[in-house]
Amino acid sequence: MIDDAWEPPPVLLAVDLVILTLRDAHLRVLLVKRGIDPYEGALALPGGFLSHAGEGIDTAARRELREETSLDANTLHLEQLGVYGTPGRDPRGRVISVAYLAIAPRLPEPVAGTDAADASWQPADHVLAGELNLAFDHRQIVADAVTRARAKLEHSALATAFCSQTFTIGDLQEVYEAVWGISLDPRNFYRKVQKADGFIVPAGTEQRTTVGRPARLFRAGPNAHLSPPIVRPVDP
Amino acid sequence: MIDDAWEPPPVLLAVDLVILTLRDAHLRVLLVKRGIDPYEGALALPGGFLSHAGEGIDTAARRELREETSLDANTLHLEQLGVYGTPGRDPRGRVISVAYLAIAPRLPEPVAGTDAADASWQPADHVLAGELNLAFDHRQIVADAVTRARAKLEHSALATAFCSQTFTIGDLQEVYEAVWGISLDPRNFYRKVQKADGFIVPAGTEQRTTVGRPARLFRAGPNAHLSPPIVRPVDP
DNA sequence: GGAATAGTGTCTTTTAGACAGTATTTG
DNA sequence: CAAATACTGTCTAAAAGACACTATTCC
Repeated sequence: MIDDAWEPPPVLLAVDLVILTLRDAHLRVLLVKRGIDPYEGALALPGGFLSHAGEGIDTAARRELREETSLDANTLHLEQLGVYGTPGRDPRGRVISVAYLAIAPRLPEPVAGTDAADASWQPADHVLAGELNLAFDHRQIVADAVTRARAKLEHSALATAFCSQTFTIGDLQEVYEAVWGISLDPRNFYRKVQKADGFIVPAGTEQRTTVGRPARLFRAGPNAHLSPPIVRPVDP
Repeated sequence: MIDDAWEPPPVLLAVDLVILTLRDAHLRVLLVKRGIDPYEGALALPGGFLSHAGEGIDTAARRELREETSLDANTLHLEQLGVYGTPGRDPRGRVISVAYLAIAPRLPEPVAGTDAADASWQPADHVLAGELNLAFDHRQIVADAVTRARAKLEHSALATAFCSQTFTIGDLQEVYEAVWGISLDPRNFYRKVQKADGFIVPAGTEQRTTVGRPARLFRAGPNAHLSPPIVRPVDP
């Protein structure tokens, strides 16, 4: 409860982006090399402070996404991941960071970045295993993002966000296999995906490919929720 | 990216709590009648501003929970729900609110509140249907909380948080039925719950009851993740 | 015994998983 | 035709759902 004389303490609000994509069959996350003081030179998630007091948080996330990746933020999947605000996480003062999870489709070869020349797609595994040292609490944020993505593949159409606008069922399977880190039976996967109502819809024509029978093309269907779900196999 | 001369704009950070419980077989949420100006007199979620600049957000949530419900915050389920920061949501200025979802077990009769005399358990349905007018964007926050709770019943042991430390399988079923708003076959539910590995463990003795055979007692098991899950039936 | 609630067994229909087999392409 | 990839069919075992039945209590 608020007392008349008392004033709440202001904080600084930052936005951090976990941008995941698939590259050579591995789940990768976009990291930038920090150019300014706290953790200068270390790898970190792209992000930044609110540009002005009237900027919406989602707007700020989209702006950062555009600035860092030069991707059209409107076509990408972007969802809020959580708030990270442990006191002391940023030496500059009380900084609260709102983390976002973004999923990018397979991208043209290089890392595109307008203001961050040294951005790179690092394997998510390496980050989780602690082989790469990240600034702040960014390793934890990436871990939470990967956990979220893995879980959402089961019950949502998130996997289509990793693909181009049209894709084959084989492409989709690659997504599941890379994100879950397992391999799946292509024949059973094929039927499972088709059975999930409104998950994918045929995109007319077929595709020219390198060798073998050309695959049908699909695009994301109307339903974001999968029923029945694509269940992740259990370990033992 | 940050320019040397530029200073990020400060914001005010608030914490809001969606405290859910079961009362007479209905999902209810704790609301307080606001005593101060923005939306004075309207129903709102319990919450408040960060008490001082060094207070952790989770700590603030626990403090508010203790202040509002006089429940031991350490025994309750409490998880972060999301950030709500649309510019203009609070007429006092740029207020960012971190919403938390708390689950309270069946409580002793009245609403306990230390500083909020007019707190009440309102049916979640009424809030979702818009029959009750809530301050700020609190209706949306409650809606997101209920959605989260409904989803988590399937794959997590969240249902046990609605029960006392020991409970019967019938109690558990009541939780699922109230939160999902459906009815389930008790016999199939019984086996499903038992089959979920580490969900519930027997709590030794049996229970004295009003009429009928006394039920076995259980307590929450070691596993927070249910496999196999308790799947929510589909509508058609 | 009757009513009420708890718990078990069993049958049927669906679904998951393994995997053989067919189809369509390139070289 | 061989190699490669896409897709289909089928068999079997497990799971979900419906529901009859048994068990234990209070009155």
